[in-house]
Amino acid sequence: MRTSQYLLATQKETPAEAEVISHQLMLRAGMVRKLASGLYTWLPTGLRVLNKVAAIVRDEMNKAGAIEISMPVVQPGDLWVESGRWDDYGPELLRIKDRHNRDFVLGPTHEEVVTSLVKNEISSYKQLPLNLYQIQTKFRDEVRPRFGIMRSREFIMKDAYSFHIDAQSLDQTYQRMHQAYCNVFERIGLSYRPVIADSGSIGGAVSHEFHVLADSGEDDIAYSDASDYAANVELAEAIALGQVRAGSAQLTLVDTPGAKTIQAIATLLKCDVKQTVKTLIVKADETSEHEFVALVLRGDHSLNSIKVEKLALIASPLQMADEAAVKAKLYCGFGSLGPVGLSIPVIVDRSAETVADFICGANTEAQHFTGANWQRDVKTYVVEDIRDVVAGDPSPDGNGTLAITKGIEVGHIFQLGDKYSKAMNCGVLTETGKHDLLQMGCYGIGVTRIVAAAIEQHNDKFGIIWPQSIAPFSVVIIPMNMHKSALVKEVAEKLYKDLCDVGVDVLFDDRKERPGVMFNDMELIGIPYSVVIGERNLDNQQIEIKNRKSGEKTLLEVDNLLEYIKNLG
RNA sequence: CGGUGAGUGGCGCAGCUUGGUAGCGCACCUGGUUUGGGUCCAGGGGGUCGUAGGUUCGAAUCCUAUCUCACCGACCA
Repeated sequence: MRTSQYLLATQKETPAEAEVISHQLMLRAGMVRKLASGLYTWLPTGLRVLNKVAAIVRDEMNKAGAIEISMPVVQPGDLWVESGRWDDYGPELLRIKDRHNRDFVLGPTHEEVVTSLVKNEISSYKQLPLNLYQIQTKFRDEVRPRFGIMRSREFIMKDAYSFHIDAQSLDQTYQRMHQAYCNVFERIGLSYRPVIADSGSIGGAVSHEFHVLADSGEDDIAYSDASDYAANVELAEAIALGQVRAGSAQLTLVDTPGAKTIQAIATLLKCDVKQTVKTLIVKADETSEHEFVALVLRGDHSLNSIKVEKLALIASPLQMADEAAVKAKLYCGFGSLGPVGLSIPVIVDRSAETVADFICGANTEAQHFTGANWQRDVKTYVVEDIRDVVAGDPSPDGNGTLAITKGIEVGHIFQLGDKYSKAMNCGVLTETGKHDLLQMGCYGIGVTRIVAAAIEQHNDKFGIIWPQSIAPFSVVIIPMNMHKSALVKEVAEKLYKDLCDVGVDVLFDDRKERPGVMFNDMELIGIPYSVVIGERNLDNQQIEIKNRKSGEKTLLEVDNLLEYIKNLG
């Protein structure tokens, strides 16, 4: 491709709206343009990258035994009513009507369509397992699209759906897809981590997310420094810090005027915050005889709302009690609450239970207890895991300690079980001739999001640094002063033709621009190698090739160049 | 949905308080100059000032309504 016949579309200035680096660079490098909130046009350079990512994903899917299909973007609303998601999915599901006033949706995902397909096409266990996938545009009407391509409303996703006669078969395919996902991210050249993801709401189901590690990620990932354990902080298990032990101190009431926060108490009583516990009051579940439940955490820990919501006693979604209601019920405000002598159910975090002789509110304004102990001073309570893990916690698998990093979710795999096959009655005849519902798995990769995530991970002050695997071009020819030098032009043209002939993705910058302009544009776009052709080196029969990532320049004989480029990674 | 801020040429912005012929930088076009890291000079084209209504002799500027966008939060995966 010649730049003179291409839509390069680079920009010097960053549009004001671009917040994250990938968004800024994608706009400046001429990869995408915004059409409306969360909607982007992909320009030639961006599309080249997108297509390369898609090709790798497709290849790994095929290798893993998945079969490609293509389903409609527009789906009948009836299917969503059937699965129950017409009501459950909420406003993120964009609903439209056709000319006959029938309901349709723009597909945010395709469980309904694919289940409907398989229900009609598959009738025998002999046809299983089956794994179908597509690479296709999805639409989710996000409340707040942001970070450019990272969280847009329209995006491209690879979604696969597998169908099985039993859980064992599902698990086999699940493991195969897990491996295929690892292969994809390794081939692209991203630093990533598979993490344990939410599995609670569908009961017994298994789920993993794949995260590209980057500081701008929206998720916190906890991982072990000594094993493969990694989980989203939302659900990483927090194990007890130390043993439960009996204390020796006397339960003592102390005055703590004005001290309403844990920090203030610790300062006032000159103790470690780890010696305190804090008590939070939340709404109880409707089925409970109580209105409120008390949650007790060690002073320095924070509540994990996802874990708490899963407890039967607690209302879901989680609702914190308001202070006026707490005062009416318990006769004191937030700052002086404690588990001793409380008239509502008490749930204690595992690590809070290990604190002996602790300090807590006395349920009287401006007073606290010191030397409090479980069992002795608080008779009835339940111990649960209700806090967020923090860096330095022991890993739940018993190996090493946890560290926390930011991640961008680029893949999510899930053992669905029979959720959809049951709702839509999708089954087959088994070996014994009886009708059985299918077990399903679903597996998503955000193809467009990978492009943005790759940039978040690979950039410098000059622009993007593409891994060779997904670079829009493998190499760019930058001629110096070609419009004056017949020799430069001749060498550049010949090299361009030779590279095209051997199938290298080459860009030839034949614009009548100053060298600096060309260098800057090509570094911004992030092409892995630049071949600089100038009279200065041609006089010695040499050509310079520069590595975008390392900045390293190599001088080569003109005659050896073609071979050298063909052998580049 | 709540809070905050912004809509002026393709992009980045000034002008608005105090109403009076719409400006700057980048980009673009022409000519010259320069040519191994975003040259310099001269000339030029392009804007219903988000939209609608109002006040006024006169509105980018004041008033009202409305739309859009961004950021923070909530929500979602």
